[in-house]
Amino acid sequence: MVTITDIAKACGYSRATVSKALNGAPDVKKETIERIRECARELGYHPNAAARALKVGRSYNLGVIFSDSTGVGLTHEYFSRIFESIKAEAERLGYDITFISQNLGTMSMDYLEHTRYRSCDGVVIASADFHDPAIIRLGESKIPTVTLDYTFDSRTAILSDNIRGMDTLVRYVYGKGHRRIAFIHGEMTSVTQKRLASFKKSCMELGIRIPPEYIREAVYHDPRSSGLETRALLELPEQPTCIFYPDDFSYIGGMNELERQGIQVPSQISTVGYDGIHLSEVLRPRLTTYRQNAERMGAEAARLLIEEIEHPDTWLPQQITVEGTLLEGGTVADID
Amino acid sequence: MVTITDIAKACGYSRATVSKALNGAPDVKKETIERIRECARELGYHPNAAARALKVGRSYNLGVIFSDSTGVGLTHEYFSRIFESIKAEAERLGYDITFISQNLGTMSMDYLEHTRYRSCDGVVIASADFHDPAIIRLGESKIPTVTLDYTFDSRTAILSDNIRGMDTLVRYVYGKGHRRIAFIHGEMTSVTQKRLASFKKSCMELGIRIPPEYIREAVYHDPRSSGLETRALLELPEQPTCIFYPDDFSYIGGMNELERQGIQVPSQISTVGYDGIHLSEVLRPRLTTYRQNAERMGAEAARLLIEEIEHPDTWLPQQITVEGTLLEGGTVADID
DNA sequence: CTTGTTTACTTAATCGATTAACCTAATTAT
DNA sequence: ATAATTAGGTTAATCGATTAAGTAAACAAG
Repeated sequence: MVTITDIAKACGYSRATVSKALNGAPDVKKETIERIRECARELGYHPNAAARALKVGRSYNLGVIFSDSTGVGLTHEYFSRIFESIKAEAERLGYDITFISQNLGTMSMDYLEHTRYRSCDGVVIASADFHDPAIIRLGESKIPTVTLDYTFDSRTAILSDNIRGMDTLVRYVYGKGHRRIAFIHGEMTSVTQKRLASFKKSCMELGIRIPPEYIREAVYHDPRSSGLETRALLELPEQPTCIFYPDDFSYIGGMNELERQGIQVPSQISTVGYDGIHLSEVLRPRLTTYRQNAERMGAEAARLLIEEIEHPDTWLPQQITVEGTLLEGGTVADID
Repeated sequence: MVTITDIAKACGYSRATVSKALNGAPDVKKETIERIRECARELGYHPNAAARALKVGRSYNLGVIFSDSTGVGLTHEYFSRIFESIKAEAERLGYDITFISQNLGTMSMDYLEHTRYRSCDGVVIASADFHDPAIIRLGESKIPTVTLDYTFDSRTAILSDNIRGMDTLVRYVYGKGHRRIAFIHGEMTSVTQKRLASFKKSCMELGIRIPPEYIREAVYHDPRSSGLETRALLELPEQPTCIFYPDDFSYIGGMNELERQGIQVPSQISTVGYDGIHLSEVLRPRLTTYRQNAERMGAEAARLLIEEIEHPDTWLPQQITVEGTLLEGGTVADID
């Protein structure tokens, strides 16, 4: 490895001067800076992140936490899209990404300890159990953190606009003439609560009454579970004309159940999903859904985290809500 | 942060002894080791990875490269599954994961430089352009590397068994009575070549002739492209009875095209995919496909890489072929 | 009783980069 | 002309952990 000492020898300056030149210190002559940098380039010098981290405490390394009990992790398209954009933005700004977990090999360390172990400058908590004491401890620590879809007091958070997303969908199907709208939601997380509340509120504002049996709980991302709930809805004396699914993948389960019963989408029943995964656009008919702007969420998370890291003095916690867009597919029919 | 010096002060030994005790050196009394470790535990000590990396050159950090020109990266389920399993196995063995890219912020560095910059102990090249000089340079460097689905000379590689996978599928549909089998493949990579050659060889062994117009090139993971090729196949004077798709996602495009033309799967035409993504199992009918064992591939990659890192003297390059399994869905009909 | 060998530590150098403190020569101010 | 300042460096300490080399005490062997 080419070190700063090699450069010092090669161009006849002291290591201190070389270091300062490379960092553009004001007390090194401009020509000297040029000469030293040229020399560094020729030798193929690159700083050693470990040495720098040790000395200055800055590693230019961000931790990310994607931990979910089910272990699916990044195989969810929503999360992999978020991750890709965190990574892209971080790299653009000169930061690497390390995954933070609990328990590395035989040593047991919690998230905060792991973060310190790797001298991460900050952490994006993209998916986690926010009641886990280890997550709370991290959120309350001095280490800069940004959370996604959850807000810690006085910390930066990036939120997907579930309220408006659901409202948009409700008004869209209302506009198409639907009044009997069923809502299959996922497990009761804070995100689910927002979506459900927004659904109910929008319906109320539009003056439509949703009977309680139209509101059903399924499991996110589980087509079997949404298939069962779909069947239950179809068995009701008064069937809904439109079914909301917890997410696009869950729609597949509903779609299968409808197909099995010989029910056509959208001519006989309308459906909408949530997320806007790639699949939703290649199905025929295309699924009408709300596309969360995962790319923007990830990029904002990285950007704000790095801002907090680099300007701790002028930094203020922010809660940013990122809007998505309605993807108008062909699964919602006009009814009169 | 609790350092080794804090422990030394707290329990009255020198820093050297503390370090040796924590690493279980033979020249420290057993009771001393116990006392020091107890003290470390009480103070909540965790080593500083940067300091250790600087001194011993080992970072307990693995680099991974998932770079594809299209930028989809981990949103491919195959790759995200591989990544998840690399990560899980690495963590089990005490290693963290860092993504290696080119161009961090304003500094431009190639893969090898980036790897050195982060003092990664080794690198898994999971997806990359293997003709890229920067990738070749890394593969030829002294740094331990493991590649997936590509073999560098005298290096460890984990290969998905494309030959057997394709052979299994061909024999399966042959067993169902199919003789007119069309093959839509993806862009011509080394993986595609293996699959195509295996397809042709198995057909030949079974004594079936595949007319050249049955073999068509599409774009991996692009339902539009596979839809077009499906249409072209349907326009042939003699239609195939079964269509092979480059991957499960591409099948969606074919499925849509078939549906639009009012052709039922599998009663009128049979189909098979490749990959075994989650989606293939929740579609009705379930897609018959070959599931690549991405979990095992990722875990083996991590395991062998760490073996090379930890036992460089006894290490030998290995090429491991990981078999997948036939997922028998309902898209291939018996014909007589 | 002297010398050699173990045992169980400690001292000090080191990894690569940064930076406070210091130095010298040149320039400016008085 | 002398003092004060500035420009442009250098020296040396430091971050935390490791480890070769050194040391003192305990013990064994001749």
